[in-house]
Amino acid sequence: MLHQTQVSRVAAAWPGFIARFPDPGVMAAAGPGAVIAAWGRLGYPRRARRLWEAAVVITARGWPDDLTDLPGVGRYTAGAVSAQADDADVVAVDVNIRRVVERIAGRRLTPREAEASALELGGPLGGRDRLLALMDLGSLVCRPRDPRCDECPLAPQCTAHGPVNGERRTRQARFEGSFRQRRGRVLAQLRAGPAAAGALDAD
DNA sequence: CTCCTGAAGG
DNA sequence: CCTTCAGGAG
Repeated sequence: MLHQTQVSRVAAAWPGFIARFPDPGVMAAAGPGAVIAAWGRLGYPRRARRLWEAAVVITARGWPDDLTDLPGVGRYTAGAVSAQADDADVVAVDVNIRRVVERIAGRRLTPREAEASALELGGPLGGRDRLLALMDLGSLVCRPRDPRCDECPLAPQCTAHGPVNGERRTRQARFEGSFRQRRGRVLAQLRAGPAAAGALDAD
């Protein structure tokens, strides 16, 4: 749920969702439609589909040693789970941490470079504490716009003190008249219950 | 590299 | 109007 979705929105949706699907077995048995419906308006409904697929795999074969074997789970998610659940000494580089390490370096970094830098910059912290400290630093201090460099503990070693050349510029395509808008209507209809396809055109 | 979602805040 | 959001897959 946290993939490209703000924490506050996930936090609001989480209780109801986890109550509906308390474990992988329940989710696997519920079927993809039920999971997508319960996903609500969190966006990227593909994630709901993959979550159900992962539940099916876990129910059938148990948890894999490598979490990235599960659909929808990449290096980031596997690392975040390991660091927080098991306090493993790894860093999962999210958009916030990426921004921090690139500004300190003064240039864009490869994913591996960013990871190595984050591990080092975590200082005396490790595991869960280091991951969360770096995330919060990026989110609250090393912000995309108007960074608070005067409050940053890493300012002395920072190169850019602001956006680096080539820093992320996500421009969102127009929503009105888009396929995305149309799909949103379809999903809203399906969440509401079975409906004739023709009813969708009425909107 | 591109695509994928919806909502909140600037 | 614009940007941003604890990414993953093709």
